[in-house]
Amino acid sequence: MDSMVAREQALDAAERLFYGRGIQSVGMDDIRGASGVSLKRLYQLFPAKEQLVVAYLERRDVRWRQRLAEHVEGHEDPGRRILAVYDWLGQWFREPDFRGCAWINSYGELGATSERVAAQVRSHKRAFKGYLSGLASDAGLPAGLADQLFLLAEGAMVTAAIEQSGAEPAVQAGLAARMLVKGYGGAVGH
Amino acid sequence: MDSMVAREQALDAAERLFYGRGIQSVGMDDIRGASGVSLKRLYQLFPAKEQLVVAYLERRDVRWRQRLAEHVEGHEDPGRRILAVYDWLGQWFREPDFRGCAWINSYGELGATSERVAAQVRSHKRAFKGYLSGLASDAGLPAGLADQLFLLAEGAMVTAAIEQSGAEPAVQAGLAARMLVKGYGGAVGH
DNA sequence: CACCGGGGAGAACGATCGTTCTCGCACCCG
DNA sequence: CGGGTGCGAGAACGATCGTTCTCCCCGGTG
Repeated sequence: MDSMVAREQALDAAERLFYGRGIQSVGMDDIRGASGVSLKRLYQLFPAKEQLVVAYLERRDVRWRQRLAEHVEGHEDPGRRILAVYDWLGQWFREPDFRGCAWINSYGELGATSERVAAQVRSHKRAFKGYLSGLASDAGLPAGLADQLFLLAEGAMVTAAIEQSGAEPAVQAGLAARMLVKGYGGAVGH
Repeated sequence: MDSMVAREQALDAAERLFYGRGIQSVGMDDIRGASGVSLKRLYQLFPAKEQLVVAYLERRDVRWRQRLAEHVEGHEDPGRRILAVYDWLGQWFREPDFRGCAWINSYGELGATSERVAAQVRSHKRAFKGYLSGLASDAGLPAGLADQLFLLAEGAMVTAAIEQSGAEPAVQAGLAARMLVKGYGGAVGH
C-alpha cells in the first residue's frame, strides 16, 4: 500500500523534471533525488525508464483532459463551449512553468526511438481531437470542423512554446475558431 | 577549399540522421560513418556537436523556405498563393522520409537545454510567419490573418508527424485557411 | 633524399547514464 | 531473543558518447 504513495511521488518528480527539462536530460538518479524514492523502489515500480515515461504521460493525459473538461463545463452554450477551449489554452500558456505540450515535446524527443511513447502521444492527441469532435457535434456543426479546430489548438501549443508569448497564440486561435464556427453556420454567443 | 565539400558532406549526413532519428540518438561517430568525413575534420569544421546541429538547422531553413517560395511563385493570384502554401505542405507530408517539422522536433529535444538551438528554431518560425504575413498583405488581407494561417500550418505539421496520415492535415488546414480568407473578405479563385 | 605539416583511422579518455549489486540496518514472526 | 526479510544508500558495472590524442602515411618543398 505504501508503494502507492511512492509511485505517486515518483510520478510527481518525473512530471516536474521531464516536463521542465526534457526526458533525455533527466536521469533516474535525478528522479530519485527529487522524489525521495530509492532507486531500488523506482525500478520495482517501473522496470525501465521508458515505462516511467509512459506512466508520466498517461497520468498527465487524464489530468490535462480533465482540467480542460472542467473549464469547458462552466459554459452552457455549445458554441461558447468551443471557444472556451481556447480560453483555457490561454490560461495554460500563462502558467509560469509552461513549456509547451508535453506530448509534442516527447514525440520530438523519443517518437523516432520509442514506439511506446509514440503510441501514448497518438492516443492523447486522438482523445483531444475526439473531445473537440464532441463539442462540435453538440453545437450542430459538421465533423470536419473539429479537425480544423484541432489544428488551431495544436498550432497554438507549439507556437506558445517556441515563442514564449504567453496567451497570445491562444487568442489568435480563438479568433480563427470563432470565424470558422460562424462560417459553418454556428451561433456564437458573446 | 576541399573542406567546403567535406562540410557539405557532413551536413548531408547530419541532416539525414538528425532528421530521421532525432539528434540525441545520433552520435558524432554515426555522422563520421555516414559522411566519410573523419572525426578530426568534423571537429575542425564544427568544434562541438551543438554547432553542427545549428548549422544543419540553418542550412535546412534556407532550403525549406526556398522550396516553399518556389512552389508558391507558381501561382499568380494572391489569394491562391496563400492556399498554395497548404498544397505544398501536403506534398511535403507525403514524402516517404517525412518525420515532422525539424525545428519543432529539435525544440522538443533540445529547446530546454540549448539556447542556440532554441534561438535557431525561433528564427525559422519567425521567418515562416513573416513569409505568410507578406502573402496576406499582398492579398490585401489584414495582418492578424497571417497569425491564424501560421497556427494552421504549425498544427498541420505536428499532426502530420504524430499521426502518419500523409497530406490530410494539410488539406484540412487548407480548407480552414480558405474559409478564413473568405471571411476576411479576400477573393479566392478556385 | 630528408624533412615537415596536415590529415585519416581509430584508440583513448572522461563523463554520464540506465541498471544492478552489495551491504547494513530495522522490523516482524516464532 | 534470534533469524530472516525487505528496504534504503550508494557503489559498481557496462554501455554510450562527446571530445581529444596517438600514430602513421603521404605529398610537397629545399
